[in-house]
Amino acid sequence: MSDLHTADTPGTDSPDAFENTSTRADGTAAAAAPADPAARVRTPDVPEKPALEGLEEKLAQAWAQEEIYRFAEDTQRSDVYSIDTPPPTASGSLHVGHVFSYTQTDVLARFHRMRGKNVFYPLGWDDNGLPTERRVQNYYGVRCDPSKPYDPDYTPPQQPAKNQRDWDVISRQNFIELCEALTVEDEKVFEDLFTRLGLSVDWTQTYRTIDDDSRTVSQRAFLRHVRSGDAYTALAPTLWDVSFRTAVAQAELEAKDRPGAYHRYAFTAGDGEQVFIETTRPELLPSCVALVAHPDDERYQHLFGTTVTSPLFDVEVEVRAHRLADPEKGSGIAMICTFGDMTDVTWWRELDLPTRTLIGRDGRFSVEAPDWLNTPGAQENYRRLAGKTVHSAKEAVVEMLREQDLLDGEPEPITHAVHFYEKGDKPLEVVTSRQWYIRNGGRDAERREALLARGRELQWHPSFMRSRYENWVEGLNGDWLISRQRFFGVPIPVWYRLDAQGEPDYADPILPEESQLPVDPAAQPAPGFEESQRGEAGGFVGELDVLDTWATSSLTPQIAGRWGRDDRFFSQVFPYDLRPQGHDIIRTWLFSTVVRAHALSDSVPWTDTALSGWILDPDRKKMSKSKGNVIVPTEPLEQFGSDAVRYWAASAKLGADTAYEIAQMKIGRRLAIKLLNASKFALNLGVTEEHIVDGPSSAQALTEPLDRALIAELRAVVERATSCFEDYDYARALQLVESFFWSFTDDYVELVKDRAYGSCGEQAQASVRAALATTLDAVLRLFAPVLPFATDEVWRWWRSGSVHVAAWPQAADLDAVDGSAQMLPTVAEALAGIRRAKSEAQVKQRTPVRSARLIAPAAKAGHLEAALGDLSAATRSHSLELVSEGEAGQGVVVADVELGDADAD
RNA sequence: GGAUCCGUAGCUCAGAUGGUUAGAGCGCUCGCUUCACACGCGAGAGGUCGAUGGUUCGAGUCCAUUCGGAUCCACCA
Repeated sequence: MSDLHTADTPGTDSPDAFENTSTRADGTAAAAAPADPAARVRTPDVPEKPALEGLEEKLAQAWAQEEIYRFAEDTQRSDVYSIDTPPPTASGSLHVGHVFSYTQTDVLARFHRMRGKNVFYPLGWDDNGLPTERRVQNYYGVRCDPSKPYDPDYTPPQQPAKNQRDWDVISRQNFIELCEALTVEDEKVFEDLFTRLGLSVDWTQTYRTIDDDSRTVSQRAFLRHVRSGDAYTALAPTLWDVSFRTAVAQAELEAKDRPGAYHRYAFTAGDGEQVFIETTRPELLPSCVALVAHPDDERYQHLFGTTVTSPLFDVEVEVRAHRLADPEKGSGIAMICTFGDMTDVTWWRELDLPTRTLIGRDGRFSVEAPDWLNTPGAQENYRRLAGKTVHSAKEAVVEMLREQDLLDGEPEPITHAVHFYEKGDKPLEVVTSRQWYIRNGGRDAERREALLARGRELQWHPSFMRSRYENWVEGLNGDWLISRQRFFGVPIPVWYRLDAQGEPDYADPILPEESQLPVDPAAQPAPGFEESQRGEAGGFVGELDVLDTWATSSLTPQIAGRWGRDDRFFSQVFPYDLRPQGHDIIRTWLFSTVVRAHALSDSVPWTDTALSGWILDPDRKKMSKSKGNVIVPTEPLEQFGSDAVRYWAASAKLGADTAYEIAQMKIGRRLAIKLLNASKFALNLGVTEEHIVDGPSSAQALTEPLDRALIAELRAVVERATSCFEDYDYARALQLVESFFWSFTDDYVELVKDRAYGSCGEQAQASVRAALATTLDAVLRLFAPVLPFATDEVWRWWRSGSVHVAAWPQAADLDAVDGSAQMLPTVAEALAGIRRAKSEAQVKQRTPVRSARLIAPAAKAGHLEAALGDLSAATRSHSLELVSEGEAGQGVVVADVELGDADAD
């Protein structure tokens, strides 16, 4: 292309790209177009020996300096693409799973950025919660006591004391300060990894779930829920972990199969009838409040409404009917205890039964014998349980039953599901306690329906993941329990008045003003009170519980979006465009975020959600720390390079659990290297950006049919890859571009080499240059989201700015090129045929062909004829005879190949 | 028990609205130091698409049943 068009400025300077870069926060457009286009053309600067090594460091630095990932705050919602990124737990360990899923998000972020969106891509840290709590305790040798006063001058010990009893006991505020200090170091390690991986995160937008802003957002949201009635406190039976001594939410349950045994023993009816029940928890016998059977169960009709007496403890209990009783289980009649499990709670509530709780928060039976045991024998039997753990009490009860010959047969061993806290190792108990809840539809059909509707409002990628959300919402059996009896976390911002007797008034908590946040009720007096009134009758007490970590991380859209702090900013990013996350936390993170946005903003928090799969080890098992099969991500990054690892991650579809596979990284590495080498080749042929075809007049340079055919194929690839990306199918987009690229290097480049060197004159050479420039330009952009390092490296050899702020290619730019996308594949068929002949003859590929016949159906023969010159040159054929023969759809047959002397030329 | 996904060459995976001889990469075999690339290049041999039955002129691609694998939810009587 000899002339240069002032109207059709090529490539990166298309209006989209220019707008894109000109809106950067700092106002310095990375790729601004000077007024005189001729002055802009630069000679490519191609290294002698291109390599991937060192690109990560070099380019990551350049990107940071050029601030190309900076969110432009002066913007409007329609220009923004906002991502609610998962904040990693920095005190946790690095995992290839991080690399995998964060790359998938980054690929999407980069695509949207190139499409001209102002991408809001923050990355925060989840340093709130139990993992950090434990790490800080052990690292410094400190323990938190929320009732201790804050000491502004506190410094932690140099070395943690050997004996835990000698650890410093510090206030919650002091503890939080230590957490903040330590997590900063952990976060640096993650940030380094993510930077090296090439995540296009805007690091100026970061947040931490324990920082003041996050605590403020979390408390503000909580207060608004309280005021609107979406949050409330209640004294109720709750799932309780006896080791951590905290209540836990349904979302944190894990059912594990454990061995147990059915113990069969009888209650006695008035007429002396023995009513046998079977239970895996005989120790709960003294807590029994009723027996229950199904209303239709004929065996027990005569007992409904009567009372029976328990063995050992002589308690008279009613026999009741309830639909949840399963005639198939055990003897079909069950003892209801307060509380053995959540079904007991349902029965207790719906049948309005008394409460006879014996198991305390420490998981032990009450030391005092309860007053409902009113025979001397019952009292004496209870003494053998008093103060015992659940496990020992069970043994004691069974022993007593045996002693008194009350056990019917031997216990029958079974395996059954038992509820555990996901981080705990003892079965959960049900304990009555005062807790805070957020309404989540668990006990309200209308809200449940509304939240299901929110789920349908969201676009799920892949779509089938929605059913997990629906399964979860439909299975909720109570509101979301958000209070935790832990120390480290966001304090629940309430105080309670103490009446004249010193009893707290839970019905009417004292709430702070939002302007006072964040507050710590354990350290600060309630508004309107003096600190000296804490704990005094007529004074106040501060809530000591903290919010569950999900109650804060469910607000990441609000935290990152400066909700309540900068309303204009918030309205520019919320509702977000995308929530990427793992499918294993749909019931926790995804659902809870929907619950909060629904209550706070009457909105979905995002329009789309992308669920990443898990990483499996090469044996197809889930990689997890407990299995000890975790791979540290820095290894593959160093060994294969970031682009290679990203290629592996981007080859997996959303939602697909994927094996950790080195082979795939090697392929990615090969592709990146090939990109460098092919680019070097093209640019050393005199290709510059002025050769890029992007409209009717520049298209005139494409005089050769094969060159136009390549561009026609490229046009189709751009079109298809774009629509794949729009559908979040980056993996398929990558595959399309990749296979086009390989046919480009393996076939097209080989076919046109001679012509490119000028063997057919200037016009034919200019035509190749136009095709090469246009293809290289587009391919670099198409690969840029997945291979940010190699593509930007090449981009900087011959273009200005960064490929990452260039515009995504548009098929429309190539509309003016009249070519057939079928031509190159046909010519490649003939090329392969001739190569095969040489291969079979076991000669060098550059061996000349004296003569050969190409037999093809008419349409293909036409394509071959148009490219016969290139085909002859590439195969060193002196005489190729073209025969038009056969039915449409048939392949190209290469026949009668006469090879020449290998060393003839 | 409810729900979802998956089952295609030795391996890892593609195969949109059903349509001509089922694709890729790796691995394997053979050949080639071809002036972008030996971290390379060329060629080749490997599947009838878990099974059965249906719908259809035609099914890997839709329906039913079934077997196998995985996951989510429920499940402590």
